[in-house]
Amino acid sequence: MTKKRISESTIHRLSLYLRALSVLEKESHETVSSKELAKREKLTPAQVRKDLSFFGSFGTRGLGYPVSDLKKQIASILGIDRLWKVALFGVGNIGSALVSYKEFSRQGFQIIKLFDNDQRKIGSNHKGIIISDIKDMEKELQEAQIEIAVIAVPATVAQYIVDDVVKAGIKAILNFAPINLKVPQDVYLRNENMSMELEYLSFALVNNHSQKRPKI
Amino acid sequence: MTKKRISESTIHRLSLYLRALSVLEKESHETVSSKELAKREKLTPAQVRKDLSFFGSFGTRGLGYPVSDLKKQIASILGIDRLWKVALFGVGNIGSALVSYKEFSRQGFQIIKLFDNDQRKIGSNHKGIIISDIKDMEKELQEAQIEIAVIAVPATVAQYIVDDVVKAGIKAILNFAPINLKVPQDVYLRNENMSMELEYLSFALVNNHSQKRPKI
DNA sequence: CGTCTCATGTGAAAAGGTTCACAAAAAAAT
DNA sequence: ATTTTTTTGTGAACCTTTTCACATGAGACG
Ligand SMILES: NC(=O)c1ccc[n+]([C@@H]2O[C@H](COP(=O)([O-])OP(=O)(O)OC[C@H]3O[C@@H](n4cnc5c(N)ncnc54)[C@H](O)[C@@H]3O)[C@@H](O)[C@H]2O)c1
Ligand SMILES: NC(=O)c1ccc[n+]([C@@H]2O[C@H](COP(=O)([O-])OP(=O)(O)OC[C@H]3O[C@@H](n4cnc5c(N)ncnc54)[C@H](O)[C@@H]3O)[C@@H](O)[C@H]2O)c1
Repeated sequence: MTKKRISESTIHRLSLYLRALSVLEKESHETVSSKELAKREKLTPAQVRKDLSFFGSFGTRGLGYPVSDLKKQIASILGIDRLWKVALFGVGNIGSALVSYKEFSRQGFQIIKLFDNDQRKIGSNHKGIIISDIKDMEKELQEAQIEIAVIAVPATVAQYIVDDVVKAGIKAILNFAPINLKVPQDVYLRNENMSMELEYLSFALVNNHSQKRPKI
Repeated sequence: MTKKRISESTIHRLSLYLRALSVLEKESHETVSSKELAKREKLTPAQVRKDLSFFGSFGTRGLGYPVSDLKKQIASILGIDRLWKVALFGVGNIGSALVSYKEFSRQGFQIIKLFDNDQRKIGSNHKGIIISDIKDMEKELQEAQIEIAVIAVPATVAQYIVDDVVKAGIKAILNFAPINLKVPQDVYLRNENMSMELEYLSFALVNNHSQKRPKI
């Protein structure tokens, strides 16, 4: 059996399905159709069914998908049926916001290490976590068994930090700095670029850009 | 002349070109080839040329693209050769971080209005801007001629705020709340979903997901 | 129990996006 | 002045993703 490559879009939509299923569960729905699920996330029913079909058969014909069970299944596919240990680099404006955000740990992403190079911040307690000196990164990352790094330092230093993070053995990085980071092939890197979305809005406004959305 | 629809990916890549061109300009490069531009943003030369060709011919054969000129052209295409007036809703963790971020205004996005419903925050000065009562939204949005709204309120109230924002005539919204907002066809909506990227990393880690060239 | 309705799962078709490959044009070299 | 080199711009080919459409299976109902 060949492991077919799953598209980035499909994976992102799994996150959306998960979100919708959480709401459906709170609303005490036992089952949900691909039609309803699609409607809740502005997608098409065919898209929902196709996405899920890559991973198995979770539904019942004539009935739909069992809400709680599908939610568990998708969580398992995404690998969030467990805890992930996350370290944050740069406890500044955006870094502080991320640490305060409880939703992440609720989803299994636990920020348990904070690093900075500002002497005024190092050693201080931030939301129950002592901020570590970036110099001790390698040792502390390994001791704490960190698996994911979040980069929230200025763009000018981001590459240096990432080089060290990679050296310390981290294989997954979420980057907020507006710079194209170089990482080895076996390190997963995702970028969060807010300017890009503002620029998209700007483009859409000045060009009357036709919206692409599923017609339902 | 038929206006061909430009893909979302192309628009996002324009942002990347712009970023690379800014660096090239700082490095005093007069011209740049599609090859070099591609390398700097982990894309292919053909992709760069194809993207630009949708908007015109900006290069010289045998020489490449003039850095400063191309930068101006792309800024104009994206509509950021001007100032955009932005209002922010919800001056909490993430909202505060966004207001403090100087890069936005450097790119032409000026956050000039802040709204909240917390009486302790209303009336106080935050980074030189007085926080307004959300109740006065409609009047204040129109007086300040706001064109873009950034939503940084809890997900539970985001839809209500957005409904009012739309009523006030805003046509572009950047949303940070993890919820699928309903807006009319003629309103541009972009979502910033950080959990999605963490979940992508989680998926990649547990599935040894083969890396494809980063699309964005 | 048979029929009816509903909704999944999935090949096939269609649409959309990316890469190829090359003619054309400009610059550089001889 | 001519040849060689470089690099753009772009149709065509290729590949990926989305949508279609329908057979199939499960529950509902008389
Ligand atoms: N603030 C935002 O809303 C926002 C939005 C988009 C992107 N970003 C990006 O996120 C990053 C952080 O932005 P910010 O606004 O939080 O900046 P900030 O200056 O508030 O925070 C940066 C933090 O990194 C620390 N730091 C600096 N150099 C360091 C080093 N060598 N090692 C360890 N720590 C170091 C600083 O001490 C500071 O605490 C930047 O790359 C920025 O472009 C921020
Ligand atoms: N903090 C993060 O790192 C982060 C990350 C991703 C997404 N988000 C999302 O961003 C949004 C804000 O998150 P946060 O962490 O900044 O929360 P927060 O509670 O710190 O801030 C929310 C702000 O909105 C204000 N508010 C609440 N109800 C309002 C109303 N009806 N009208 C106007 N203002 C109102 C509050 O007074 C507060 O100032 C949430 O939807 C959250 O899910 C946050």
